[in-house]
Amino acid sequence: MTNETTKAPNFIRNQVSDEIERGQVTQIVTRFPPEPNGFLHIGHAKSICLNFGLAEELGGDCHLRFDDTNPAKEEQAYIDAIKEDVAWLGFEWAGEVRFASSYFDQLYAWAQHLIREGKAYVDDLSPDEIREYRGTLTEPGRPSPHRERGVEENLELLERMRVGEFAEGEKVLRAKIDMASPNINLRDPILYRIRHASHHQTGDAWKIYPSYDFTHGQSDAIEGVTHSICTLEFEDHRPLYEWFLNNLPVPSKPRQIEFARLNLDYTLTSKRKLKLLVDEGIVDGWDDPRMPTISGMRRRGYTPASIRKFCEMIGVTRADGGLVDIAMLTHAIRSDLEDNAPRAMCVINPLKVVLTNVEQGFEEVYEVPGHPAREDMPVRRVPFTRELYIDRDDFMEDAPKKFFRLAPGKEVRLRNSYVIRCDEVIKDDAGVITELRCSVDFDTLGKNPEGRKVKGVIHWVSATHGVPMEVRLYNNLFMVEQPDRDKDADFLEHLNPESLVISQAIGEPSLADATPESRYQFERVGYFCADRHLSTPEKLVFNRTVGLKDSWAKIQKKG
RNA sequence: UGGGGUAUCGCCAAGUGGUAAGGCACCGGUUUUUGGUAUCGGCAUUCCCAGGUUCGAAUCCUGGUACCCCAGCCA
Repeated sequence: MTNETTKAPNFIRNQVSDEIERGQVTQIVTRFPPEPNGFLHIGHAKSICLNFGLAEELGGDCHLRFDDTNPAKEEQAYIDAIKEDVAWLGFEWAGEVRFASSYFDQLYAWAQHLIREGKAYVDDLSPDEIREYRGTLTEPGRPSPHRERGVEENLELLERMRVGEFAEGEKVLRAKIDMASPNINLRDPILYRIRHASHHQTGDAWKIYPSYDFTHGQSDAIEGVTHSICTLEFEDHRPLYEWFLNNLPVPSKPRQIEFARLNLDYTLTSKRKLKLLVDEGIVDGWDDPRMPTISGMRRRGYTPASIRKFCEMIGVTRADGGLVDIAMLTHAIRSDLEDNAPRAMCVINPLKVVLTNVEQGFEEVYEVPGHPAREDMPVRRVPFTRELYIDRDDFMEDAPKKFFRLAPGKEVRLRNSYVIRCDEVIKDDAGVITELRCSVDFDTLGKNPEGRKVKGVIHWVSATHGVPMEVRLYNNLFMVEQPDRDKDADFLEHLNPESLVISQAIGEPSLADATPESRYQFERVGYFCADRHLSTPEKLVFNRTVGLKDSWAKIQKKG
């Protein structure tokens, strides 16, 4: 690994290591608590890196715990995908995978405890009534008429809820806290709701399911979590989190710390909206290479190291409302692949070149370094023949002065090979260029031509030995910086019609060996990754992870 | 206009009373058989605004302003 990521300090790291220094904690325990209702995305990666990273550095444990309290939205398939993503990122959870659902018995006992203490009650109000009674941001709520029910009655009703005697929505269990609290979360929050649904872990054992608030902190306490790190939107829940810990005989007292979630340019990080893209078939599944999901990025060609580096770069703060430049992400992957990806030549949009002064059947093979700076990478064999392909972008009929590539009458260096001159341009009836006739200067192999400078270097592939392949050129899924800006479905209007452009390319012979998920730099073009599902020796499929920086494009844009 | 938060370069972000780190992006030089990489240099007299305290303030005080989150039987 040549990409060493240095750990930057942040307020959480500082705070936790201070606590360790002062001896307030000896061994920290953190946790990453996803709900299995979708795939993990780049925003989750930030949390994963923080939680697992902290435990790793400070000699503690990090648990992987599924926050699976809502069977209606959750699936085993998501559990499997999430486990795979976390492991792929390079993190190891302590012990077995955990489930909040495995604490359902304990949680139920604690609910009964609250009832006995007069701190919880079964409410018969309908969902609409509950909302009405809750008040608004500026007006206090009113107590439910069922708030003062007796302990025995509450206990019995809760039990009957549990075994399924009531319909969904008929009753809930609520904590008795403060209907007039300015913090709405404290206005008698719901602890249990009735759901006649079978659960991916507990089957049909329960007809009631605990709410997030009633589950999360206690699960942390059961697991001995010391630092429960979550995003800012849970800040208002902290008083409630602590209320449960203070009113229940829990085995430990975790502390909740919040940080700002990630917002990335041109990217959606709403699970709901990502799911919509999948369900509507707008993308090809959760791991479509255009998705900001971990598995999508993996398929696109991002490395675990690049994602971890990105998370280090962006830092961890409580400052919200920011928007991280996607260039940070592309920089992270480029710098990893610059060091670690072997090189190859691949022509994305082939244009035939016939070298008129090369004999029919002539062939020579160059041994070329696999990487300009990595001698440990195997050399590759690149055959040169009379007929080649170059990229159409590397030829211009009316080339401006600064165009250092091929043009009529002009010379260019074929990378790793000779300098050639374009003598003739052949077009079809429609005026489309179909072929270039060029001549080779045989005195330029491995040395500069006499008496003139040839500035341009272009990549090429032998027409007789090149391997055909499909290349998928990915661009941003959205055309605007903040597709998420407006509420709801509008974000579909910002989809980029060119988020995927498929090209039939021709690569150098060494590419024929590409195994799924192997990454290359196609010289002068970008970084590519053999698709882990679709690429086979018979039909190679490469995904463009990210293009190389392109200063020529910049010059062109300036005019 | 209830409550909880946040404001430091175009973006991310250090800094916690002693005179504004770093990264990304951008601009320019050098090297280069990748217009890539590498390398060198430039890029906040100023920290949301206005007052105040202090020898000294991004850091303390006062008053504003802007933005984010909360009224799911979602997490």
